[in-house]
Amino acid sequence: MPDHAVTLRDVARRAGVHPATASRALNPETRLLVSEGTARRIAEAAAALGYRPNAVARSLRTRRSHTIGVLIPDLNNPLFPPMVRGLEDRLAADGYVALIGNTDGRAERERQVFEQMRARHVDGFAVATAHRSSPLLAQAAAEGLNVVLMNRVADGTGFPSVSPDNELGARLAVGHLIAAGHHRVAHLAGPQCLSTGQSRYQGFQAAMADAGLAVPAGCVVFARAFSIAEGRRLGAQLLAAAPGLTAIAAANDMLAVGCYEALEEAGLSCPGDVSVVGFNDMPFIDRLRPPLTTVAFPHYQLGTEAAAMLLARMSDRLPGPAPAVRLAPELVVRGSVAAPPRPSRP
Amino acid sequence: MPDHAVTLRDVARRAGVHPATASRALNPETRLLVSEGTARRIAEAAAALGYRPNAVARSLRTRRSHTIGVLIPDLNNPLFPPMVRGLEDRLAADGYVALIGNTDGRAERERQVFEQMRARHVDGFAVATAHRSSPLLAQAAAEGLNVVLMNRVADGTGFPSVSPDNELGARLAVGHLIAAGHHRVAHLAGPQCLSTGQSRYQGFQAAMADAGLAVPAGCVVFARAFSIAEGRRLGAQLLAAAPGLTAIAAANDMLAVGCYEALEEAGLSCPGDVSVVGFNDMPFIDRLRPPLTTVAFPHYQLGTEAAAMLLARMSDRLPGPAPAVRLAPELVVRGSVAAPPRPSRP
DNA sequence: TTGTAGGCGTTATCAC
DNA sequence: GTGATAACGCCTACAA
Repeated sequence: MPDHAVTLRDVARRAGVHPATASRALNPETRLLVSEGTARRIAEAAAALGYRPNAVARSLRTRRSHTIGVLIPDLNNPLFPPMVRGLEDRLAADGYVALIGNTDGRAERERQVFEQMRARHVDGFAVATAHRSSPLLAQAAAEGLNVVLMNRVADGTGFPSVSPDNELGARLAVGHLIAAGHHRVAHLAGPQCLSTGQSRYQGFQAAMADAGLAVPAGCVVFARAFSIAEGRRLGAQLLAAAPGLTAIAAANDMLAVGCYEALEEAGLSCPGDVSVVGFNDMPFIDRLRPPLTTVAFPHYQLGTEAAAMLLARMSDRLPGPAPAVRLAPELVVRGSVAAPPRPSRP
Repeated sequence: MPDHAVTLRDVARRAGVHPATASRALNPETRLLVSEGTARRIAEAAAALGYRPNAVARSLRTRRSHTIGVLIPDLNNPLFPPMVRGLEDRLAADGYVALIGNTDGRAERERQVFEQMRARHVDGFAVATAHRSSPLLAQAAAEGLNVVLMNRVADGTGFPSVSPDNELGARLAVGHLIAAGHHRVAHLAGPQCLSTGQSRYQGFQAAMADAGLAVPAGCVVFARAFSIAEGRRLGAQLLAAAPGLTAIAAANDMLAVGCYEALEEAGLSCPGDVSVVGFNDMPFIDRLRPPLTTVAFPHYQLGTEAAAMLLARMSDRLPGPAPAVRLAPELVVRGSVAAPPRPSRP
């Protein structure tokens, strides 16, 4: 890779000025410090030589890399591409770029990726892999790093966050099931070490309690991960252990897709035999059979908001307590919910 | 963001040695140059102080950023996440990280992102946005940049590439339609300015010719982009302009999904009335209604191969002509192809 | 085996 | 308004 090799010194020489002056003229922040005429001469020289500022040298001097580390579980989960694009688009508007790190939900990978990013001197982090209790984030907080939490929140780190209102979303979903006539509703819960898993579980319980419905033993199972495989495994378990069950509220769309598989395997139809709702409204979920009824929130916007918050935090200092932005969830009714097969008895 | 502030000088001081020696001891490449004992002392000092090498300073000095620029059309297209992960995983093994840039298929965005990446002194590029004729890539070639092409290839740039065998893949897909009894097969072609669009079109023509089948006017339409919207628009156009058509070979899965929409809108069923095949076997396409019969190739592996090639090119120099790796396509038979509704007449 | 010195390209802080 | 100078943290001839 041939280095373009034309440096500020070359530009300065051609324009007959000192490198420092060239630097001032070419830097938007300081352009005002140099006279109109020389500034133009310098700009012309730069253009003629094809000058390209060396971002690395600038970073070394200014101690800002204009780089953000992004931690996500897995880019292959359709939930994340829109979030990441929102983040990147907003960051790009301020001249920042994102370094994406996939952790696959493994703490050791997360630490590794995090260290790698610190070594590269990222100016801040956008973290979508937070566990409710996270030593890594605690350390980051102690060291005063710039962090914004996306989608998930963590206890007591004091970091700003952007996430959907998970409890409300879950209430919406479960309420919809109940309104359709379901009494025996199961919950395929997410990992309780994740705020999303916990809040949605709370939303489920609250909705059931509000309706005066019991939650029999065996009607709540906890996934070890938000994955299709876990959804399938626990969906099957639910079907086996909770007879009479007519609806499943899955803690996210991946788990719901797993339920689809379990239902099909058991020879049951959705929504004919069992209704299913999900959470996230991830891309393409509307094209499954049946189209999944789920809870939506604006993924792209979650990314842009997170980026904006991080940027604000890094520049303005944005003092005061860290904001915890909650995006409004919205129930999207599609084809995976119907009335229970037979009217259930009171 | 508090700079960790512990530098090589600090480590050296604590170990009672000169910074240069500390540098040598801590750098895997040169560790052998320093005696066992001092090396250990230095390592201990580094650990005790929590030393973290400054990648920026190192980059400035060594003129290698250990960073790769990745150009893709859009992360939201499910084809790309696995490719990007393959790329990142392979790059990470060699200590490189990827900077992802989305171009949305716009040349001006592509140039902008490209320049942005050059300013950050990336060591190489992995490009999945290539047009068959690309001034940008021509320039990159002229300047001797390190580039590897992914998925798409470009004419006469001399860059190495990894892509599926598109012509063969298209032949497989169209052959499958013909074997199912279809005579009037339409092609929803991709943009001919992209190698994927062109090669798949050629594969379609070859398969039809081999079977001695005519391709009536109106039975081939060209999309302006590989998008669902274009698939829908042109799918509808095909249905209107080519009566008697019983099958559509779409140039990729996104276009095929658009066809599904057009079919549904026209009150036609797939595969009952019209069969459809796609190309790419992108994630989740097996869960649509009906599950799409399509052409698969290993997306993740495409990413790892591209990364490996780029890495080799950047280090070993890997002389000789640029390799053009073609990944074997494989027909995946699912539910979107059936025999034509009525036996067509010869 | 270890120390010395200089510089990667830029910007911040002084002078003038 | 512009020039001089030093330093950001690291690496690498070269010297010892």
